[in-house]
Amino acid sequence: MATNAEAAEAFRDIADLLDVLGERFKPEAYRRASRSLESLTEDLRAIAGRGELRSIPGVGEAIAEKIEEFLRTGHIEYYERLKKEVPAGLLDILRLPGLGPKTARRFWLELGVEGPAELTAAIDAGRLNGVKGFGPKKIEQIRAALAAAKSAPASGRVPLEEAYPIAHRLLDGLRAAGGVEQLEIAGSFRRCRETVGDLDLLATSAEPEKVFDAFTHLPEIREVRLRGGTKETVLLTNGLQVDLRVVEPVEFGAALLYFTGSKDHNVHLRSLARDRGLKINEYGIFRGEDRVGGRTEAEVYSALALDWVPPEIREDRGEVDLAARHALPRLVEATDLTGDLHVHLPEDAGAPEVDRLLAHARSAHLAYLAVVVGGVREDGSEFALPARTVERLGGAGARGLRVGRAWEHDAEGRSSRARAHEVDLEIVRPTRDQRGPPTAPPLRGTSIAVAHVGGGEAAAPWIAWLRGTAGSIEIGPGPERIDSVAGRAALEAGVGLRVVTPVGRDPHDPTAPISLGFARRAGAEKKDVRNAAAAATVTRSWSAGRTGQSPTAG
DNA sequence: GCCGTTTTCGGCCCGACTGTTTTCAGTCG
Repeated sequence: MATNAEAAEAFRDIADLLDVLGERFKPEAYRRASRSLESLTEDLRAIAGRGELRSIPGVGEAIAEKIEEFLRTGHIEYYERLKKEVPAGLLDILRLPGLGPKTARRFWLELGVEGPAELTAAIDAGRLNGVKGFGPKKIEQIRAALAAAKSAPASGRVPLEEAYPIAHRLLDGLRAAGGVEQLEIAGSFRRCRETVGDLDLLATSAEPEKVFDAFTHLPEIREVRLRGGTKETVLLTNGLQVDLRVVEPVEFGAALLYFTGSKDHNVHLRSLARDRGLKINEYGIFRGEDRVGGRTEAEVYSALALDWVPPEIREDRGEVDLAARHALPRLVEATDLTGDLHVHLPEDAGAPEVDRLLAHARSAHLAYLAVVVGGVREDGSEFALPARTVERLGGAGARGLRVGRAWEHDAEGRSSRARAHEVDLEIVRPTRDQRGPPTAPPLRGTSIAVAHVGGGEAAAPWIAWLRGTAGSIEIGPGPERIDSVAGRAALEAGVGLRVVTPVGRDPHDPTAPISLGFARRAGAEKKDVRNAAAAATVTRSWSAGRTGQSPTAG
C-alpha cells in the first residue's frame, strides 16, 4: 500500500507547511488525516472506488477531494502551491528538536533563512545575537541540534523488538535502585505499535528525587535533556529518547492512560468527558474541583461509563463506541495459547535439545507442538533432522504432549510439496525474491502454515491464498512475520493467525510477547488464533501412528 | 479542515519545562 503511505506523507507535509504559515487548526486536521491513512488496512484506491473516503476518521470533504486528485493525477495542487510558497528547507528546520513552526517562521521572515545550512551560517555570522527571544543558551541549543542532524540525520522510530530489551533493562535498573513503587512503560510501546519513537516510563514513588538520580546514572543513559520536579528526559547511548515521570499514586491510572495514548484515543475520551461535564487530564478525571477517579485506568473509563480498553486497540478506530456499548472484543491472551505450530530445532539436534524443548513446552502448559523435522533451505538444498531425534520427539505423545511433524519449504516445486504430504503440517514461505504463493491451492489433508512472509503488501497474496482454508499465518515482529496491519487484513479475510510462544526460545527473546501484542493490536480474539483452539481440534489431522518415522521414510 | 445521541457553527487537550523573561512564548507529548 505504497499509495497510502505516499498520501499520508503528503498530508503530513501539508500540515507542517501550514504550521509555518501560521495556520491555527488546519495543521492538526491534516495531521489527523495523515495518521488515519497510515493505519488503513486497505488500499486507498479500493476505498475511493466504493466512494467511502469520507468514512475514514479525519477525512472530510476537502481532504477526500485531495485524495481523489492524488489517486487520479499523482499530485495535489494545493500541496504544490504551498511548496512554492514556503521554502522546502524550512521543513528540515521545523523538524529539528526544540524548534517549532513559530521559530522556523521567524528565521524565514526576519532573517531570510530558508534551510539548515543557511541557519548554521547565520549563527556562525552572529546574526542571531541580540535578536529578541534568542539568548546564548537558545542559540547554543539550535547550533547543537543542527550539528546533530547533520551527523546523524533523524534516527526516526525504532522497531519494537529492538526497544523491548532496552526498555526492560531500564525497568530492572530503576527497580534495583529502590524507591520505586509502581512502574510501567506507557506510550506506543504499551500499545505494541510496530515501531516506537521514544519510551515513556511512569512511576510512583515517595522519593522522586532518588528515582531521578538513579535514572540519570543508569549505564544506558548518554545525556540528560531536561529535568524538573516530576519529569526527566534523557537520551540513551543508542539515540533513543526516554521520558520518566513520577506521579502520585492517586494519579497513576490517569497518567498511565494519558501517556499511553494514542493521541486520537485521548482526544475522543476528552470530548466524551466534556459532554458529561467532566474534565480529564494526566492527574485524574474531575467534576469541577472534585476528583472522581484516577488511581487506575479503569476508574477513569468507568467515570465515562466505558469499559476498560486494552492498550493495543486504543487508536480511535471505533473502540470507544464499543466500550460504551460494552461490546469490546475479548482479545486473545497468553493463557489462551494451547500450543505452538512452528518450532525449530538445530538441524543436528540430539536428545538433550529435544528433552529441553519438550520440558519447556510442558512447563508452559502447551498441549501440542509442531516441530520442523525437515524441508528445503533458502538455498534450495534439503535438510532433515536425524531420524533418532524425530523418533524421540514422537515419544513425547505418550507423556501428554502431542508432537506434530512440520515440513518447511518455499513456494516452488511440487516434489517438495509432495514430501509435505508425509508430515502433519506444511509450512510454506515465499522464495527469497518474495514471489507470491504457489499457483496450486494449499494441500489437503495437512495443516498449512505460512511463515517468513513479511508485513505490508507482501502479505496480501498469501492471505488470499489461505482464504477459506484451515491455514494460518504467523504474526509477530521482524521481516519474517506479518505485522498488526496485515494481521487485521487477515482477520477481515477470515484467515487465522498463529501466535509465537516462548517455547524453544531464549528467555530474553521478545518475539513471543510481541507476537501476542500484534495479534491483540490486530483485534484478534481467541477464536481468531489457530494455536488458541482446543488441542484436539488442532491435532485432529495429525497422524499419531506415524510419529517416530522420519518424513523421508513414509 | 473536521466534526456533531444537544450542534451545519463554533469549538478544537492542556500542563510541564525551558529560556527568556519581569509575566510569558514556544515546544513537546
